[in-house]
This record gives sequence, structure tokens and C-alpha cells, in this order.
Amino acid sequence: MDLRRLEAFCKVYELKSFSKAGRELYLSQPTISAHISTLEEELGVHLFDRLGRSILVTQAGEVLYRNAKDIYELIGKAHSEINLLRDKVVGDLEIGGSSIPSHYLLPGILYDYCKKFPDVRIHMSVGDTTDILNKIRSGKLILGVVGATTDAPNIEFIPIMRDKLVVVAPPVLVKNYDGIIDIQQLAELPWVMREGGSGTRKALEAGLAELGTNIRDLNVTVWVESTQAVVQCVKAGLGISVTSLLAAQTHIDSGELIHITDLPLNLERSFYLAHLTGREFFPAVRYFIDHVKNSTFE
Amino acid sequence: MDLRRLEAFCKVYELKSFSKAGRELYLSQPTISAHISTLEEELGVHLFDRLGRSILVTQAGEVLYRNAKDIYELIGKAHSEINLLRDKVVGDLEIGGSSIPSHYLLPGILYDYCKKFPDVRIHMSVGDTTDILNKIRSGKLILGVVGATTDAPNIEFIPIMRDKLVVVAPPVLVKNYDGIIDIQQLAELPWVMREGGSGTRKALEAGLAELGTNIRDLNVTVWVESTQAVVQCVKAGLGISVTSLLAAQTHIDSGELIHITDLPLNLERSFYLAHLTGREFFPAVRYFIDHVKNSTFE
DNA sequence: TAAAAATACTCCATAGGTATTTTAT
DNA sequence: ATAAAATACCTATGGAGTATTTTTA
Repeated sequence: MDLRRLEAFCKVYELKSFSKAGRELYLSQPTISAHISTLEEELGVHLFDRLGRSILVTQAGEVLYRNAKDIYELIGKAHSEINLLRDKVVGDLEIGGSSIPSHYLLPGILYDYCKKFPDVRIHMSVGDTTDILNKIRSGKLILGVVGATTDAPNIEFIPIMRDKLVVVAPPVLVKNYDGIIDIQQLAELPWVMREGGSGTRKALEAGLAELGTNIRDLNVTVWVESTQAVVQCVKAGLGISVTSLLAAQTHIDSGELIHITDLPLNLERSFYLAHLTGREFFPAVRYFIDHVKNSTFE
Repeated sequence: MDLRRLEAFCKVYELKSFSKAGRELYLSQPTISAHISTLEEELGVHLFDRLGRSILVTQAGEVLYRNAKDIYELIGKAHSEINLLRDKVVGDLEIGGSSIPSHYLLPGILYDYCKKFPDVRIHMSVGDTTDILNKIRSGKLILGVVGATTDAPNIEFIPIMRDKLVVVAPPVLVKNYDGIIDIQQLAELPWVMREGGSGTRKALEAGLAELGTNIRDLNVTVWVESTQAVVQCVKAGLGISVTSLLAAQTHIDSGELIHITDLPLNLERSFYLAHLTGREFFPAVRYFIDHVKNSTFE
């Protein structure tokens, strides 16, 4: 089934004439004849009964025409959908966020973006930094907001916001101390720790490395896989931990968590908008990147 | 939009690889590359992002694939509908009948045919012989059952049944006569007459011609355009007429109409199954012709 | 005889091939 | 080093043309 032949067929159907169809399509009459007969051969039926100098559509021709109209409609639909996607801010935006960004950063950004571009459908997925980056690499996600970079050469990281990590402890654990805790004491206290893929954990590892130590020297009692779980575990008295100030602030204010300051740990990290290098962005994505840049860094 | 290119695109989409798509379609990798890039040029978007040795679908590619699947489904539908029409007794049967056949002949024939071939949708249209033949000539009808032939060389007439035409009169008009009416008296009585396209009228004209006379010698008071109207007009006492025994029988039996016999008029005619020569019949039509031949002439 | 489709042929655009280069794993 | 896509270039199928014949209105 060739679309040029189908087009010739449709014109012949509409004009009930091979030569008129040829004139309208800027093709010669023999070309139309050839197209119709190859179509007929392919389908194994006559599409027109040739009555000498006039023609009549057969029932098979009627059936083919009905379907051909639908086929052309679908092709038109495909074209217009693609043109829309290319020229307007529409489509589906698949974005991933690691724990902290997806809970404390993206909601506000997405809210403003949705208001500006209501024709974009947004799909947000949550995972740790490693999950998100893997999905970006495999093409499942076009954009992600993560709390750590990797040395992968094919992913570009655009820093969008600095984040402060804090050491938090349950009141019950630190009431024996006088408010000042040194690094030695820190290692002795029980720890609540995130999994390896976490950006928060990577930042902690980097901070510990500066002090010439590492996670293996800490007394980890619980391993958990989300920021919320860390906060809840610390609040429950299971141990101390490091987490984003964004996630801990309200709990510190309410006195449920103690913010341990005056530590030699340099716990800062950035959030990054990550995407694969070499990907072409359609407008909805380009505008999202611009929007994120404008609404985070000042 | 070329279907071969679209097919190449779909395979690449499914296998996420130009070379694998080439292998499955028995095409070389450069051919696939060329197809994808001409498609991309035509649509004005990238369908795949080339990341060196792997590729990722773009959003435009996703949109195209969804539509391509629908397009192929429609093409498959067209093929299977046509195959069905070619190989099985299915489809639409457009059949026309002139007054008498459509009321007294076709209903029974169609009833039996429908029972034998329940997958055929039948459309019956009613008109006088000339109407039906014009519709056959123009291709609006494939078959017709009519009460007269014409000398048109491109229409084939298959006789299927003989019909007897009778002169009928309202009792009020013939009560002054002694039951025997000669051709002279016939000309003096008021007549109810069918229009020129009627097969019944053509048969009457032929009968009158044998007697060396014609319609202009008759005293026509009413011209009507259907068998039913003729019967009703005669019953109402407007005049006498000639009509099919099939249509008059019950009225004669009930005494509402008087059947004037013993006339020198040879009023017989046949019904014919008419179709255009040179038309290809799909099975539903072939089987209908066979069915009519078997169920009428014995 | 005039108008339309079929047939016969010629031509060239392009689908498809092979060989090679480029690029990233 | 290897696997995949891009590029370059060649070949040949078949789409489209012109000229002519056939058919019928």
C-alpha cells in the first residue's frame, strides 16, 4: 500500500475519471492508470469497473475509499501534533527529582510553570540521585533535579540552588552533652544513615573525607531509604543523622530535633538540573530550564 | 509521509537501533539512516537523538509512533475488509425494484436470501423501470428487477418470471355493460394511466400497438405514478386501467375491482434482473443472481 | 469523431546497496 | 577495539513522462 497510489485512487474516486484525477494531481493519465492497476493487483480486486470510456467504483473501491479517508486524517493528525510540539509550549514533561528537590524545591517551581504553560502535562517521578541519573541516561527522563553530580561525561549539571546540610539529633540523645559536640563524640553516637545512591549521603561522605575519616568509622544503627524516614527515625531517638536544612527546619523549630552546630564538618551541597548532553529539547523543555534558572538562583 | 519510511521508523523505535532495524527489515543500516533523516526533514523535527553509538527517541518520535501504529492498524483493516468482500458472501447489496417487483416479488426473494447469507446488508430502492435502469447505468445500483427491457446495449436483462397484466374496472363503471367489452368500448371508457417510465405502461403500449392503436386513442383522465395509486384510483371509480394481476388479485377476489377478460389484448410481460455489462460482481452479488434464478423460474 | 483508458516505450529520480569514515563505548 | 551511525558514492528499480492504440459514446 503506497500513499501516492492511494492518493491517486482517492482523486479518481472523487472525480470518477482517470484523466481528470491526473490533471488535478499534475500527473499524466497513464501514470494514474498504472497506480490504480498496481493497487488492484496488490489488493486482488478491481477498484473500478472500466466501461470503455467511463468508470464505475466497485464495492471494494467504496471500502478502500472509506478507509483511505481515515488514513489521511490520521496522517494529518500526526503532522499537526508534531508541528504543535515543535512550535508551541505543549506536550509531556517527564521530570525526576531526588528526595529533597522533589519535596521542597520542585512543587513550587512546577506550580509556577503550570500556571505559565497550562498545555504541558507534567509527570514527576521521585527517586534517589542515582535512580534519577540512570533514568536520564536511559532516556526515560529528559530532566532531573538532583542533589549531587557524577563524573559521567554525558550528563550536564546546571547548578540551581545551594543547600545546607545539618547534623540533627533527638533531644533524648544529646541531653547528656553540654551542647558542644566534637567529632570524636559524633563518631560514638548511633547514626541513622541513607543508602548509597543518596545525594545527601554523598555530601556527607565528601565532608567526612575532608576530616580524614569516613562512614565506616561511624556507629550506624539504622539504614533507611528516604529523607522522611531519616527524620522520623531521628525523632524516634534511633540516632543522629545529617539531612537537608529544608527538611529539618520545621522539626528544629518545634524542638523535636536538636540542630548540632559548631562542627568542623563542611556540609554544603548544590542542587542541579541534570540532562543528557546532545538531546534536543522541544519548547516545553527549553522553557522549563529557563524557568528553573530564573526562579531559583538569585 | 512515505509508508516504507514510517515502517523503518517504527522498527527503529521498537528496537532502539538503526542497524537492528535494518537487519529485521532486510535493509542496510545506511538505508535506515536515510529513511529516518528524510522523515525528520519532512516533519521538521528530530525523531531520535543520536548519542554517538546509541539513540534515544524524542518526544516527537513518541508522538509519531503512536500515530503510526494507528495508521498501520487502519491499513490492515482496509486490507481485511477488502479480502472479506472478495472471498466471502458479505457486504452491501444495493438492489432496485420497479413497482410490481419491489412489492410482490422481491420481498420473498430477499427474505430467503437474507436467511442464507446473513452477513449481507441489503438496501432496496423503489422506482419505475426507467428510474431503476438509470441508477444501474450511473452505478448507483448494481442490480435491479424491472418489468420491461430497453434497447440499451450496455444493460443485460435476465428474464426471471412472467407476469400477466389485466384490465380492471370499478364495478360502478361496468355495471351498465353486459360483462363483455370490445376494444371500441375500451377506448371510450375513462382511463387511469401510469407515467412513461413504467414497465406496465410499456407493456400496454406494446399490446395496443399489436391492435394498430395507441395510448393517444384512449380517454385518459388521470395520470398517476405508482401501481398502488392506480389500484386506488380505479377502486374510487376514476376509470379503468391495466395493472399486474399480482397487484389486482386480492381486489378482484374481494369484488372491489372487476377483471375484464375476453379482450383481444395480449398483455403479458416478463420481469428481468438487470445489470450493467462489464461489471465485476463480488460474491454477495453473484450469489444473489443465482438465488433469484433458482427461486423464480421453474 | 472525440474523449477516455490502455499499451508501449523511454527516462531519471531515488530507494537501496557497498565501502568507508566518524564517534563513542 | 568494537559496535553503531554517518557519509560518500554507485546501481537499478519503478515512478512518471510522451506517443500511440483501443474502445465506446
